[in-house]
This record gives sequence, C-alpha cells and structure tokens, in this order.
Amino acid sequence: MTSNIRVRFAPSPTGYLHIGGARTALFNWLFARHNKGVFLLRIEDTDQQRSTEEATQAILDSMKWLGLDWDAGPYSQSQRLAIYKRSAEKLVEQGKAFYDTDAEGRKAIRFKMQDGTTEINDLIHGNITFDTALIEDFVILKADGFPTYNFACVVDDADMEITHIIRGDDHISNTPKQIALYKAFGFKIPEFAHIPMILGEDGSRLSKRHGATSVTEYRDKGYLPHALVNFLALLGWSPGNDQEIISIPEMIDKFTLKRVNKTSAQFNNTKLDWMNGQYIKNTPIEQLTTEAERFFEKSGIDMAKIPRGWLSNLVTLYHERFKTFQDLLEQTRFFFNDTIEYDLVAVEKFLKKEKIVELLRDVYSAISHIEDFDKKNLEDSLRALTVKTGVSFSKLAQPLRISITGKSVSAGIFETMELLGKEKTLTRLNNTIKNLCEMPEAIKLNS
RNA sequence: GCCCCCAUCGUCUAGUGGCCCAGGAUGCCAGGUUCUCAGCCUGGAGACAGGGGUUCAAAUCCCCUUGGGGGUACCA
Repeated sequence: MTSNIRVRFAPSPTGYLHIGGARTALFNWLFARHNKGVFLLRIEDTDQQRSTEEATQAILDSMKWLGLDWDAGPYSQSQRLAIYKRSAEKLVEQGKAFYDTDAEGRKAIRFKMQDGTTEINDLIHGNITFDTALIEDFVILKADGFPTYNFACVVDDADMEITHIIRGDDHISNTPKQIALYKAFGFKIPEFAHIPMILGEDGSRLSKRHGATSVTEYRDKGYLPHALVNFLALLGWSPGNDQEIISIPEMIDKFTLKRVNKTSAQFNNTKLDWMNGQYIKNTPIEQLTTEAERFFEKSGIDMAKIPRGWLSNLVTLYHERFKTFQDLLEQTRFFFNDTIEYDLVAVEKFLKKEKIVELLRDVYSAISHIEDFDKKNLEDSLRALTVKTGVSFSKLAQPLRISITGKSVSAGIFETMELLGKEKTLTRLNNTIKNLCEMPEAIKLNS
C-alpha cells in the first residue's frame, strides 16, 4: 500500500556527505517511509568544476551505510541536459526568459522576474512572504549549456512529481525564485518544509575545521550507523516524549514534520559518544566481535593470529567500557603489542616505591603455580597473598596492573590476566621487575 | 547595505495562555558500588536573550532591540 507522496534527497557531489546533508536525507527518508511514499535520490552535478565521481560514490556509500535506501534513482542532472535546454528555450519563446551576454562575452538564458509578492506556506515555518521586485532576473541556463541549481531543481522536481520538498532552511531564499519558475511553466507547486541547519560545536557554520563532519569519518572511527542515525534524528526532531534511544521502525512510526522544530542545532560529539556507547551495550557480542575484527584488521593488527573466541572474550570484557571501536582499540592495544608502553606518570606514582619489587616477586611466585590460569584461581591466590603479606589488595592491584598493561586504567585485573594468558602475564611481570631493579631507565626508554 | 529565518539549562530538547517558581537527555559536581577506570544507582548545580505591550493569567500572542544563521553567483 503506497501513497502518492514523493520526496527526494538531492545532494551536489562536490564533497563527502556531511552530517547536515545526512540529516536532510534522513528526514526525507523517514517522511517517505512513515507515509508509505517514494524516496528518490538525485545527484545535482551541474557544477562542472566542482563535481566529482568520487564524491558521488562517497555519498552513495554513506547513504547505504546509514541504511537510507532509495526507491528511485540515483538520477544525475548532467544526464538530463537536453531537458533543461528545451525547457529554457520554451520560456524564451514565451517571452518569460531571454538571452543575455555578460561583460565576459558569455551568452546565457535569464529568467524574467515579475514584480509582486510571493508567499510560501512552509510546513515548518508557516507563512513567509517575499517582495520579488528585490530579486534580479537570474540565470537559468549557463553558457556551458548546464542549468543553474534553481532551474534544474524545479524542472526535475516537477518532472519527478515530487510532492514535498524537505531541505535545509538555507534554501528558503531560493524558494521565491523557484515558485516563479513553477508558475511560468504552469507546474503544480509542491509543499515546502525547510528544516533547521546543523551548526558546528561552536555555533558557526559546519566546516572542516570542526573536525569530523563527514559520515565516512564517523564510520571510520568506529561508530555504529544506527547510533549516528538516532543522534541525527534528534537534532531538530523529537518523538514528543522523553525517549532518547529510538529504533528505526519506531522513528518511522513517529516521524512527522509537525514535530520538527525551527531552531538550528549545534552538533555535540560528547552526546554522540554517549549514544554510541548505549547502542554498543545493546548490540550482541557476536555482532560486535565481527565488527571489531574488521576494525582491528583495518587498523593494522594481524587478526589471522587472533582466535575468534579470544576476541569475543575481549569484546565481552569491554562491552560496557567502550564507546567506539576506535576507543576499544586504544583501550586494548596492550593485548596485541609485544612490548608494553609504560605510562610514565603511573610508573612514578605506583612502581617507584619501597617494597614494590618484593611485592611483584611475591605476586609472580603466587600466580606462576596456577595451572588453570583463570580469574577465579587468580583471585584466590592473590587474595591469599594479601592475607599472608598484610598488603591490602588495593595497594597490590595498581602496581600489578601497570606491570602487565603499562597503564593505571584497565578492565578488571583478574579478567585481564586471564585474557592475556599465563605466559604473557608472567613475562610482562618479570620484565617489569627486571626493569625496576636492574635498569630502571629502561622503563623510561620504553615509553 | 538590502531581504529572509531563528531565539528555553554549556549542548540536544519537552512545552502551542493557566497543569511550569519550567520536564527529560547529555555534560559537569557529590555520594554509593569497587582492584583502577568505565558502567550502573542516588542526589545536586544549571535556562524561558533584553525591553515594551495584549490578557484575570505569557516560556507560550504582538512590537522593538540585541544576538545567531542564511541569501543576495553563469555555486548548490
């Protein structure tokens, strides 16, 4: 069962899909899915200088990764040049447009703007009126035979029978020009819904200097697509209750333009990280393991040597502790490295102390006899050691942790040792002891 | 300059005249759990940009100012 609602996402392939564009695509997609309409994709490559094939591919890849599937297209405006030319000439014949040669000798077709007022009834902003006397006769067909944005957009939206134009509110001031074109052609004027823009974290227009702004960057840093989608959906839209984590089907079910607000939103990486962490916690270990394997491999770790079961245990241990796969990699790198890198501050604070070497030796002998090197046996033997030596467990845990991980922060110490394995644990412990008493400088050099 | 849009905690937002001395989330702070950190639990600080109206009553309606954003291209 479908309705006759048709929307489109029409990016220009002059760069990667950035998060603002992704959010526009998402809102169009949600609107189409909610209304059982059609969502189509159109590539607006009418700028011969800036459009690239790579950018088009990157946009398609990003859409797919986000799960925003389209029902028609992608259409490319560069493939439809004849249509625009014929349409522009028709307007010239009707006296609604004219040829114009500029100072540089370029001959183009301009549209003749009529004086008057144009009113648009925006689905989000309500009524907006413009004085069209303030709008100049604008170019619709450039000297290179390509149409301009405003022209191609109208011709295509009419041709593709778009019923609702959902786009960024930076297009509000283009709308009266487009409406004039619709009227000149006698086309039915679609509904307009101008959604608020997404600004950078400092409130200014989103640009490269804000760090990650493209969807591909988030993918490469190990974010989950659904988390990004959820986060983006909540920028300018809300389900009407206090819900923050919303599944895609639920989003589709609840999405209406009425609940889209008018105020621009600043992107907030911190909250995205939190949300991604929530999604990770709600994702099965199996699936995360597969993702982690792919991510680690891409990051240069030879996964051929890593058993799947072991990796699965690693993911389980860190399940509630990592926010992105990049984060997981950073937290668990010491498992994969042959030599550990000591955190100097931690070494100073916990290892360069009286009696530490003796303590570590005690630990070594206590655990080196364990046959089943699991967390239960490790805990039993170390608890016993604290009773025997009178050293509190908290005084023992940190030096031990740094000895085998190099850091003062890690997952539980018993679980970490079990996962590292007896051989590596003992080797690292022994190396740290050696470094401490024989060549304390080695610790420094390693770092 | 001119035209247009917008204005609730730092940030994302709920709120469509009384239910709001403004609710949720994130972040921050404190306490708890604890081998560190994270997580989790509990508590706390934190906003209606300013000024005029309208009304018995305004975060909610109107006007002005200020601030932010966008447009003003043979870019999209």
